Amino acid sequence: MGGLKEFALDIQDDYFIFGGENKECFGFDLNNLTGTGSEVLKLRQTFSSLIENPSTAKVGHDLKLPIKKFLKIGVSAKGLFFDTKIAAYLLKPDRKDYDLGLVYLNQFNEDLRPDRSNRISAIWRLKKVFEEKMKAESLVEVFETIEMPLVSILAEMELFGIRIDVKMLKKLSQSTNKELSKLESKIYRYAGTKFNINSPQQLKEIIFEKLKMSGKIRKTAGGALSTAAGELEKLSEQHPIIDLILKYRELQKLKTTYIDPFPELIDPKTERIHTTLNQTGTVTGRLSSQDPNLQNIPVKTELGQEFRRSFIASPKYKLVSLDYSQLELRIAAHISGDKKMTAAFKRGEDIHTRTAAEIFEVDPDKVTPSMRREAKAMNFGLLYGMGITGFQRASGVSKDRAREFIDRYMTEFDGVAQYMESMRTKARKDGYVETIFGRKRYLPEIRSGIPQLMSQAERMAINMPVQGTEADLLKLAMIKIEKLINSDYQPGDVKMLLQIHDELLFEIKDNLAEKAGFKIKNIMENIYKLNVPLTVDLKCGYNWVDMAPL
DNA sequence: CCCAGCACGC
DNA sequence: GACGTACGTGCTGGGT
Repeated sequence: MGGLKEFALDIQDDYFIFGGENKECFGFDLNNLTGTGSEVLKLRQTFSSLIENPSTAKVGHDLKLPIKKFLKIGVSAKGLFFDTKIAAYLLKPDRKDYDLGLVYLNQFNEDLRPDRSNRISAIWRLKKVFEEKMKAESLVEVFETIEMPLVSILAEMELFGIRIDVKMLKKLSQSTNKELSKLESKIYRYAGTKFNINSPQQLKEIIFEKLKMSGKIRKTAGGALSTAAGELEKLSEQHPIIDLILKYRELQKLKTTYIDPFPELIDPKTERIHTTLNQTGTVTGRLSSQDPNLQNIPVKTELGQEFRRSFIASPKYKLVSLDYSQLELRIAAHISGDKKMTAAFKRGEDIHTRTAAEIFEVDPDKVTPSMRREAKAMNFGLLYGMGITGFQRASGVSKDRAREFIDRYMTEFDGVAQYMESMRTKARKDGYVETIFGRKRYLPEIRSGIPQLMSQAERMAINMPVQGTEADLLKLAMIKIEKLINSDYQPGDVKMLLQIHDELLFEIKDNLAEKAGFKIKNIMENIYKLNVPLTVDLKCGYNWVDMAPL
């Protein structure tokens, strides 16, 4: 079996199977490789020389799974060449599910029979078709230079995990419980009755019927009065119960989503939290994280920060965080070629202040905090294809003012306005939009003739090239950083832990942290030459909150 | 089991 | 007249 130049592999449970195209399949249980007998060692030697040989190409559907299994027994797969799951994703990134059976059914309109040799032949069959399709759609570069090299990096990140201070979490759980029951009884007292605060239905009855509060409150999709935080805030002057409810919600969220589940999720063998990073989970090219989601760990509120503090470095290590400053807006400036926005970034200005200065026609030093806040809302709105109503809601200004503000913005930043229009036009004409590296998103609804679906598709057309290019850049940076780690450092001295869309988190030997941090920063800032500079904030500390700039 | 409503991140 | 700011994951409640 050592002579194979290319083979497909598939793994279910611990049973591993591989086979060349048109050749018969071999399979065995991975647990047979972990003993110490001479037969086992021999088999293991043959196995690892095949898996670790970079010139033997591996084909598979979801290669991250077998790579993780191999890493667990000390075998580091090399020569990862074609993952049909990722190919399927690049060709059509809006599917919910990329299971082999579903992808196969979708492609060939045939059910995939579940036996193992059928899976292997299905992988080969898909590979042939996807290879041609990716060539035809110019997706080969994204596939080969961005997605495939990332697979084993994600496998390592998942396996390595991140350290958590359990004792701290247990304490935090207790204090949060106490606080919650206090809030609970106060809320019942104000309401004059016990009810389920977690039920929006019961809550709205208490607020709008029993306590008879009123105001300009948004309706939910189902037609009921909304109890979302933004709506309740409008009522906070009317009754002291509102603030208590908002606080209760915050604590309940933190407790049930983060504080209580996390201790259970710690792997007793590694004493660390291991997420799953999904490479085919978003339509824009971003990664997603689940079980648990480590990309939405709280950061804003005090209790959120308290929770985040429980993410800690191993002994003799430091956490090093690097995040891009205003990456999406910089990408928007680059793609649109907008003169004023590009110039502002080139001069190193605070972009929101500059935006305010342009719109209100004042000097930057005359921009007030509220002017800056509105300009910031506008800049964010731009990235999301926001309209007048959306901006009105985000900024809190009147409708006329919102309209005028947006008009001014589009006049001043006319490159941005042209970009937005050109993406709408392209999506209508070509049926898709793309990132600067050619990652695509199809938007068939833009031609549907149904106004709501068309506007929604237009917003997606405006956002995807920016968000998707950001995802591409982060992935490229991760790949280049991993190369640095493997060439310049001892195994285990520098470990990539997480990617949170515009941020990378590492765990680095404390005596190396500063130097390695600057090297990584340098890679990130120079990962790709745009018309604007990219800047990265570098911070370092023993937990994920108390970090000092380097 | 699924959906609605809500809330956390970027 | 209301609506409609991109991309995710995950919780609880409430109905099937």
